[in-house]
Parts: sequence; C-alpha cells; structure tokens
Amino acid sequence: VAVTVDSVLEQLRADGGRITTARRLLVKELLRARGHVTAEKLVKRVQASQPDVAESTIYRILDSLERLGVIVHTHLGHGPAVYHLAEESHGHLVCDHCGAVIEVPLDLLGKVTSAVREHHRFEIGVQHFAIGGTCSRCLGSRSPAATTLTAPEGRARASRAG
Amino acid sequence: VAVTVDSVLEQLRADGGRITTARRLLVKELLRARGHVTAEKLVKRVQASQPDVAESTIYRILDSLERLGVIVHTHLGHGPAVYHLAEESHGHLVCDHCGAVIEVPLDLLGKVTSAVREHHRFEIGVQHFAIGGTCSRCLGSRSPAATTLTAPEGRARASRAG
DNA sequence: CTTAGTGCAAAACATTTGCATTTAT
DNA sequence: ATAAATGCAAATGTTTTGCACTAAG
Repeated sequence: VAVTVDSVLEQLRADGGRITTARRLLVKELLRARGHVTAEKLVKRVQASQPDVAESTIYRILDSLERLGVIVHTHLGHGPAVYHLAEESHGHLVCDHCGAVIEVPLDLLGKVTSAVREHHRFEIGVQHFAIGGTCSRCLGSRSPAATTLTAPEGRARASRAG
Repeated sequence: VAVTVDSVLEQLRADGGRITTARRLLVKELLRARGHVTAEKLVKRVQASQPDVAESTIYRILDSLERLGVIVHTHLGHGPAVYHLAEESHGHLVCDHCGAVIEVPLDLLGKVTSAVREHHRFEIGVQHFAIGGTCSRCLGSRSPAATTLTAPEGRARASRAG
C-alpha cells in the first residue's frame, strides 16, 4: 500500500485525468510533507520549483485528489484547512491557547464512533474535524482546575494575537 | 444558573462594558435561539428590530461575550461558525454530505475525553467539539433516529471518509 | 466629560469560479 | 483533434479592522 508519486498520478489518469507538471509537483510535496499541510504552504512549495503555478490550480488538484480518496482535509478551527494523505488518517487535537496540533490515532476515538453510531445512526469520520482543548504544556502553566467551566480567555490565532 | 438577558448585560457592565441597544437585542436573540446560530442569522434577527445595527457590531459583541465565557463558538467545517450559550455545552455531529448538524450530549463523548486525557495529557474543550461524518439519511437509512437541528441546506461537498 | 461602543466602508483571509488559452493524450 | 487542465483576475463568503462619530456612564 505504498503511496508513491507515480501511483497517485496513475490513479488520476485511471480516472480520466491527465498528468501535468503542476500535478506531479503537488503530489510530490504532499508526500514529502508526511503530515498536515495547508494549501497555502503547498502553493509556496510548488511555486518554488514552478513559480507560475496558480493558487487556483492547487486548490483544483487538491479537490481532485480528495475526490479520488487519496487525501483528506481537516478544519483545525480558525485558520485554513490542512491536507494529508488519506492513508495517514488520524484525529487532530488543537490547543486553543497555543495553537499546537497533536495527531491522535483513530482507534482512540473508536468508542465514541460506535456509541454515536448506535445512538444517532451517524457514521463518524473523525479525521475531518479537529477537537479543541488545552494541551499539556498550556495546562501546566495555568491553574490545574481541569473541570473548568470558565471559558479560556485567549484564542490562538495564526498570525495575530487578539 | 438561569441565564437571562439582564444577567448577561450585568456581566458586561461588571467587566467595564456598557449596555447598549445592540447588546440587549443580540443577547435576547442568543437566548431565544437556544442552540447553535450563525453570526449571519443573529445579524438578520437583530436587524429585524433595529436595521442599522452593523455586522461588525454583532461580531464585536459576540467576541466580548465569548471572552466573558457567556457563549462559545464552534467551527462546523465549511460554512460560518456557530455560537451558543456556554451553559448548553454539547458536541456537534456534522454531516459531510448534506450539512445537517446534530447536537450530542456530552456524556456520550466522555470516553474520548478521558482517553485523550490519559494518552495525550490533552484536556478536550467540548465547546469546540465538532465531528464530521455521514448522517442516517445520507447513509441510506430510513429510521429517523436523530433529531436534526439544522436542515440540510444543500451545502455539501464530496468527501471520502478514509 | 470620557472613552467604550458604533456604523460604515474597506481590508483581510481562504477559497471558488469564469473564461480564454495551453497542453496531454 | 479534443477535452482536460491551467493562469489570471475577479467574485465569493466570512470575519476583522480603521476611523470618525455617537452615546453610556
């Protein structure tokens, strides 16, 4: 089940698509990233080799790859969505305080998956959404009242502090 | 812990804030909604009584209320964020196909919360808990198992759960 | 009076779309 | 040759910000 640049391009072709420079470069970066990346970062990395690849092209290719089931994207909360290989499916814990992203294996969420399936007939795909909270580091620097009903006062934002 | 319009306005004032028409109207709508609402809907409802309240004002008030811990907001994925009273904490199941939003009681999520706390020393903040997947209707089931809170408004995106 | 709050318009940000052109097949 | 894919620019949708002005305390 080794995912290679060529195997992905082959899937694209099998679907009636064509192999282009932009596609080859993007798939390469997607594999190289080996984890979550934003579309913006992918644009920059692809443009490092090929400056005239348009943002919209990247989004369109990401869309195609997602339709094929090669990648998935996740909304981490505030900023842009992140993309990664579908193979490397996992949940995301995002710290509301410092913005840290922690990947968690899906089986950790297995109990909730079956509970929700039974009670709500809802088939969870956890990888698509992030779970917010407080990471160990930020827990340590604050009061240890873990049962807090007091909402965190600061929201982690990518570029600007609120 | 009955949350009333006046009690919320009082919190605002205690924080050094002022009580304005826009604030009173927005808090009223927030309480009336009794569940998740988008900023856009709140804008429209407030403007029904007071047409010249600006969108930016609504966002600023929502921000203040969130800082005070009165409300929380959740990113459901593609569309806008939804807001609700912090008191009414619950998880959200979001259908990737039709966009339906189902609220789930927190105790259903208790197992993940503790599992994640043990394995990752990460304290989940349920208020930001949104889980993607496929709802019963889109699964093809006929049993109306879940209470759908948000009508599928046709904002769907093809998505392959891995 | 003082300054928090507001309205308005414009910016910022992430993503999508229209369309003429290029290019893989 | 033909349709898929691209580049570019402009549009979209959501939220934020700058600034002069209004009004709550």
